[in-house]
Amino acid sequence: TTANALDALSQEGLSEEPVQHEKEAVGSGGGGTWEVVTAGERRKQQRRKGQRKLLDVYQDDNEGAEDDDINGNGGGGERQREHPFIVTEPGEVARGKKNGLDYLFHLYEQCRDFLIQVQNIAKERGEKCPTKVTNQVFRYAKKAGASYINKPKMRHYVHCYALHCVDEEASNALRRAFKERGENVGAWRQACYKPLVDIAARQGWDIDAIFNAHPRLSIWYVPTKLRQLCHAERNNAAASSSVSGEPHDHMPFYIKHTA
Amino acid sequence: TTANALDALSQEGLSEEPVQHEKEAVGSGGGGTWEVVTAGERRKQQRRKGQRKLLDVYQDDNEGAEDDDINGNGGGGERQREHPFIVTEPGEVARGKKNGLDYLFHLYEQCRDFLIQVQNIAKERGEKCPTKVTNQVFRYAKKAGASYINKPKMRHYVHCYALHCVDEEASNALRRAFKERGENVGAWRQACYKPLVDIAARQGWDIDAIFNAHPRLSIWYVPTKLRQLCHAERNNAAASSSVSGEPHDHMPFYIKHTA
DNA sequence: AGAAGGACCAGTGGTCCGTA
DNA sequence: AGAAGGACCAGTGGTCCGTA
Repeated sequence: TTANALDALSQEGLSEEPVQHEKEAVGSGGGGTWEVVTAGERRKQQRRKGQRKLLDVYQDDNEGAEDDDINGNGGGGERQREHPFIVTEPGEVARGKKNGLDYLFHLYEQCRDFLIQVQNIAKERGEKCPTKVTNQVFRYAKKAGASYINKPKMRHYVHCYALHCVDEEASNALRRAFKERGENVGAWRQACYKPLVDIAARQGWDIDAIFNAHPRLSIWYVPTKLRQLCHAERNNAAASSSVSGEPHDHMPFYIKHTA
Repeated sequence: TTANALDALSQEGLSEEPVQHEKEAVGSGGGGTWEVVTAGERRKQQRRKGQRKLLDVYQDDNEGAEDDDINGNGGGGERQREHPFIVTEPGEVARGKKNGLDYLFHLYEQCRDFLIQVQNIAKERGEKCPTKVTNQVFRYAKKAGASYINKPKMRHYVHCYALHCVDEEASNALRRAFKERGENVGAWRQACYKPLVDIAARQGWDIDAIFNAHPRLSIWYVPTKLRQLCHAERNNAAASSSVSGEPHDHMPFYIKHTA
């Protein structure tokens, strides 16, 4: 089980080489590309289906590269899924077949790196450039060998990462509290919503603005449920304040959440 | 055919009422919506399929409203498609069964109005808010009675509208020139690319930045072909300047386009 | 022939639910 | 039971091509 402690940090070194292939073989002849590309329109570019097959996702078809023992499981072909997360304090490395929350947040940073690479390649090629972590980025990450990154997982914990970005103190306090109480990851995850909604309340309920204002957070879609919670609480607050007879009040003496 | 002159402007009056229904019936009980919405998660919200049917697209099902004779064809059920566009000068109204270019550009403004309405409704409901003219907006426009607006048409002429936004003088001059020469709409449309690429060249080839900098243009996706042309020309320019022995030069004495 | 737009399609955002 | 993630699905961006 000592190998597993390392496991949690083994991804740190995973530097997915700065892919920058296929420089589009800059326009050859002196004829000026203007007419060339323009003329291309009528010519029904290569009959829809059998095209260049975009499936490369910005990676030369590095089939069966298997280039690194990413899971750190000694290549035994044993481990199928990532170890489950447990609630850890900041700085704490998970023991046993578990991963800690620093590692979870580290995955978000890795995704950001992958996005930046995808963006650079897109710019180089003059293609449209994603501003968010999209399917394309997940596919790129997978091809780059980061098979432990997947969309459902990352989307599941986005709001936890959001709290970590927006109010690290609060996030750390919550982690310590939930670890102490021996709560499981699901409970901690649930608990991450409320502080975020409270922050939104103080900022005009605009959760999109909160995400966009933070450079590392702005690349993530606002999770549906967080959006709904903010909306519901906004309506709730509005109803409360109008009941008190002072609409658009600052709701000073009204206790809102009862649990 | 005199009715057709009016026809071209008949849409002007089409004010699609500021839809703002269904205020979400603000949270009733004093129990606080917090627990309510949070609890909703486990409960597998209403079994996927038979849900609220999002098909309303922000419109109460105003079936068979038919509320106005939008096409101006006297309700004879004759006209199936919009009249084709012809190249007109600024201010000129198309005659015969034709539509002019002022009308074309007017359609882009209408789409913008529809987008703003969709955005307002989304904000009201706390749903994610589109920043571009999406399928949802086209659907909304159709439901609002603007059946003459459709995606293929709007996407087809986006770059023409872009030139009109970004350099109206150049756009007007081009229209006059092509009208004088008796060119058809397709030829005019093709000709709109070049001035835009030239503008992009002066602004570091960043066509996205050019679109985003203009409030009325920023809501439109950059057309694929315009993006490709900018990219191709950038490479071409880079190749030229490196041939001249001075990479990253300002390419002063080099004639680029030969037609 | 030139042009308008219904309708299709590959790949998206979103997350359920069979799996371990 | 709690949790990870393959895989599905409704609705998207994009535009072809049968239509008039």
